[in-house]
Amino acid sequence: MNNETMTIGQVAARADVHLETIRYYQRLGLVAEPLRPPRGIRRYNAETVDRLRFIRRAQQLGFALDEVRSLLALEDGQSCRETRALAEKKLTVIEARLTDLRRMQRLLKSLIAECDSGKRPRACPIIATLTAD
Amino acid sequence: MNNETMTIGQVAARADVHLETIRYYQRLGLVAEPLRPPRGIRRYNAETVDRLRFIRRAQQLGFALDEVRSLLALEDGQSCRETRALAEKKLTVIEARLTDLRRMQRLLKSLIAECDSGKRPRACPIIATLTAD
DNA sequence: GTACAGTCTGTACTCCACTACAGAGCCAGG
DNA sequence: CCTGGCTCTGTAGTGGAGTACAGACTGTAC
Repeated sequence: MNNETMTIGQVAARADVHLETIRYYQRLGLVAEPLRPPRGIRRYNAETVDRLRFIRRAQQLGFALDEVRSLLALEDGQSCRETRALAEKKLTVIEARLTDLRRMQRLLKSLIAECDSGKRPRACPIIATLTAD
Repeated sequence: MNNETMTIGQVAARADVHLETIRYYQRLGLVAEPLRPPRGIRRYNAETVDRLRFIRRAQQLGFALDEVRSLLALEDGQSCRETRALAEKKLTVIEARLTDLRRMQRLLKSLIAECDSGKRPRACPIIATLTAD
């Protein structure tokens, strides 16, 4: 099941993405489209599956397909300098997100504790805290 | 500029959201629509601005408007029991997201370090690592 | 050697989160 | 009191990310 042996349907099943989504990504240039043998069907290899899984994961982390494209360029790219810069930019975004999420986490925890102690005053201060620039 | 004194345009400017977006959120019930005085225009208070800022932040963290709605319900909620349950659910979601983001962070950091060490073998191990279930 | 499941190409539709008007009404400044 | 910039209501359009489907072709299993 390795060297250019899978059909698109098999790839879809293995990567657990919709078949049409693969074609969509091909149109966007996120996934390569193997050559179609004259009057035949295209065959795919395991790397395609990996790539699809990567895309899904990156998306779950909040990256748009456009950003995923540049993340994939890290793998495909030649220039280490560019790659590094890109990675650093993404890292900054991720760290900001982490900070926000941690604050949210703290807040929810204290809200729950407050509930448990039975002395919840009125409303949780969630908005006030999160809106503080 | 406080007690029900701002017009929708002023709110939009202060919260730095598009005016039409506010109306959109009103339609979705994320933001309350103050009563319109007979043949007059609606007036808003500072809480609306906070609420809008909160929504934006939550969105940046990857919450869909639907989820934001339930986060806001924490603020609005009456029943401590319900609020607690909701808070706990959100906490779980947030912690899962934190885990994912931390992994991405680790990954990008090591990628950057690898770049810096100048001994980047060929391609960065990002795909390999991220696809490993 | 044919039936039928899967592929190919292309177009169209869906859902979400806005964003843009049109055409009316309101209202503060001059 | 009138003008110009808001606001209001309603409807339509945009962009991102898919998803569906029609109609033709392929290919393997019987």
